[in-house]
Amino acid sequence: MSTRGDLTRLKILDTARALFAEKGYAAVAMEDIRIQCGLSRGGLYRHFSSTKEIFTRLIETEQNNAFSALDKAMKNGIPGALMLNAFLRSRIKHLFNPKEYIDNAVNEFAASCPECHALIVKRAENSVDIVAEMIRLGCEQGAYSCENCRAAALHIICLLEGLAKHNALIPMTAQETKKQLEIIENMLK
Amino acid sequence: MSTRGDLTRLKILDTARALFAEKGYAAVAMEDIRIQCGLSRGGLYRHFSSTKEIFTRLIETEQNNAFSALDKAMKNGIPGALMLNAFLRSRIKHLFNPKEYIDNAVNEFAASCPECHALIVKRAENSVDIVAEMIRLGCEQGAYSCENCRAAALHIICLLEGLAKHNALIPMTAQETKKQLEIIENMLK
DNA sequence: ACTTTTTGCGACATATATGTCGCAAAAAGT
DNA sequence: ACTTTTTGCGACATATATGTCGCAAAAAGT
Repeated sequence: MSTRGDLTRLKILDTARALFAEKGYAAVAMEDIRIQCGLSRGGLYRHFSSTKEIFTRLIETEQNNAFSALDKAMKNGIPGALMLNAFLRSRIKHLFNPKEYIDNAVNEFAASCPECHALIVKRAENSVDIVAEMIRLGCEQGAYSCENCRAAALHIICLLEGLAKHNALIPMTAQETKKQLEIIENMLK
Repeated sequence: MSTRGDLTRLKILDTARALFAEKGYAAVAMEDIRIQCGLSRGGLYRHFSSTKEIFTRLIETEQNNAFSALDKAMKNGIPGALMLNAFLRSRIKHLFNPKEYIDNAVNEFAASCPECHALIVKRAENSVDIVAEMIRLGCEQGAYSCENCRAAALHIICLLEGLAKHNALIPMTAQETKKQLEIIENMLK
């Protein structure tokens, strides 16, 4: 367990995430990351050999975190409506953070190569599946009434992505955000 | 009126749009456009001197077209609900077309420089304004009933963007699209 | 027919990013 | 203390994109 390398790896990943969030995927070069990290050419390449590798790593860990959080909630028997509410809040918190919002870069990344595309498609499908499952649970538990859970889930996921994209251009007020959450809840009732 | 130059300019713009739609903004180099058009270095630079200039042009003409279409509808006294319906259909048609969907690239473009950012912010504001106006009209005319037209407009615009982004990854069926439109209409009633 | 303007060409100099390599210092293992 | 492994460095060769320029052909104007 060598911590030194791990630390620089983490620093590289964090720095890269912020850069991807700010500029997009293709606009970021290894050179940019290297400079921002204060590393030398060889220093960076020792750990990662391309932006593709770095971005893939970012997505994979994000994915893993999401799944473990969900598993935990499921095991604790949290009600569907509560889970969805928590999910939405957490999603918005991350998506609306300028240093973390890489969802725009994600599509670019997907376009850059077939494996990347497959990874991102799976990620998108997972999101919809998870939300659909929460809604279904909420319906069973009487919190929601919804004839087409999948359509509702797709609606919610796409709305979130759209809001985040819009927010990156024109930051939303807390009130506006709240209003959008209300619209979603009304839709499910 | 020299048609020769105009034709190549159009060809460059069309080609560039398709490339931007496919790869994103930063991933497209003048070199790519040049090659795709079958032009020489000097041939391309005669007309445009950067991808920034080309992208700006694309956005501006798109903007102009949207405004003239709206003006026409307004002058003909089309009802608000009908206008919104036509707007949504036309938007979806364009947004869901892989060769035309540049809305993902748009955010990257916005991040690339301050003027670009200003242009795109205005574009986003315009979209919301236009839809809000249509909803307001629809309310006046009794087709809709909606206490917060602006929030509804924001919801619709962001949903469209999100759907388009999702569609670029996982193409939606006609049924799914129809279902989403229904959800929107229900929201406004 | 002629002159002028527009258009496109490809060579060139320049700038910038990529990826590799041997070396040395730092850290870890024994 | 010594050896081995990990980490970071910066020079290097390579690849790729940018932007300019003078020239020639094509088109348009007269």
